[in-house]
Amino acid sequence: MRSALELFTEQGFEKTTTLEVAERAGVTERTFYRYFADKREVLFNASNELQSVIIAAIDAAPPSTDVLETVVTAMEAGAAVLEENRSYSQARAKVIAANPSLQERELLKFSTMSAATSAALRARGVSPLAADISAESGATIFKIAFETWIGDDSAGTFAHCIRTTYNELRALAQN
Amino acid sequence: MRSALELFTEQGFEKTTTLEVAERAGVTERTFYRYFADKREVLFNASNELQSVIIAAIDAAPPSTDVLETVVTAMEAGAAVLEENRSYSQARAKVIAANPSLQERELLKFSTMSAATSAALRARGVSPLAADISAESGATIFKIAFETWIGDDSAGTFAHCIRTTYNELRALAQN
DNA sequence: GTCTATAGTCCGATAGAC
DNA sequence: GTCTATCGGACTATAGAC
Repeated sequence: MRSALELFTEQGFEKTTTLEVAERAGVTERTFYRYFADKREVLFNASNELQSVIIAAIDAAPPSTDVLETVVTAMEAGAAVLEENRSYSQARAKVIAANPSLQERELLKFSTMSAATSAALRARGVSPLAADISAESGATIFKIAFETWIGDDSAGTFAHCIRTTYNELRALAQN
Repeated sequence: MRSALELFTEQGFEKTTTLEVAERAGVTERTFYRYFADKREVLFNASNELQSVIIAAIDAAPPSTDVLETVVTAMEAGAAVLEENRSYSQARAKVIAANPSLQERELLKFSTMSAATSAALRARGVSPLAADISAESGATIFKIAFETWIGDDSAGTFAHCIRTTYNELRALAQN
């Protein structure tokens, strides 16, 4: 994973072959594919942990009628996973921003996370429609807050960006 | 495009080669790639038209302080593009649902649509953050409403599904 | 239209850990 | 002795270069 991020940063994603990544890591190309389903997946290992943390936070949340608040609190718990490695997140985000196929994969990860969030909400008795909307809105907040946190040095902590984004969504829906 | 949808439906996306698609359409494989950047893109030709309609609707909307309402009205205009071809949309959705790489592409199209929507809102004086959140929420509403419209025979028109989803989002944010 | 690089799969072989 | 990790090589389809 480190070899891949380095090479993608140096040469770009498309100009780097899986063979190069494997060789820098001291294994064969075949071994690379043992660990990662495809070339892109090597950049998305943290996504699974992120999702686990968010789902665990929803499962552990006290009962509440405010579904959106429950989801946003879980997103803040997820944010804590990334909070300590801002420079790594920045480097990774830069590589992804430069390549559409990596953006596709990132969007799929968010979509998977959203589906899992919706399922966790339904397990708490939330209606399917409300669960889907809340989960998607949570993913949206996470995504936009992430971009703000990464792109703006004076934006404060990731958790703070999430609150700001959430408040803005509330305000927009109050009209 | 018709050849592709037929073959993907009959045999599945991965088990169909671009050569087969090209031959059924009476052209060479090389010609297929003249029209479509990659194998998946043949299923997303309508996306560009959809986006044009939505952006035009935002540009043409009367000035309003209710940004979300402006966006949702534009989504309804977009829905009209698909409204008349429900069975085609259903067949296409079924193929996409069966293949993760097609889901990735669909998510990228929604993301592109969202970025264009945000830009159109900013051109109307909406703040960058409010524009991003409203645009993403609009895409979310469109996506969820589409799934309801396609999956539930008794859900009514696509436009109606959009209103229902929108009202639910409003209600969730009122807490 | 031709040619080619690379991603990704399949089959099987080998070696070390417990 | 089984399980797991690595490796080797052949193969196909996508997609880009020219």
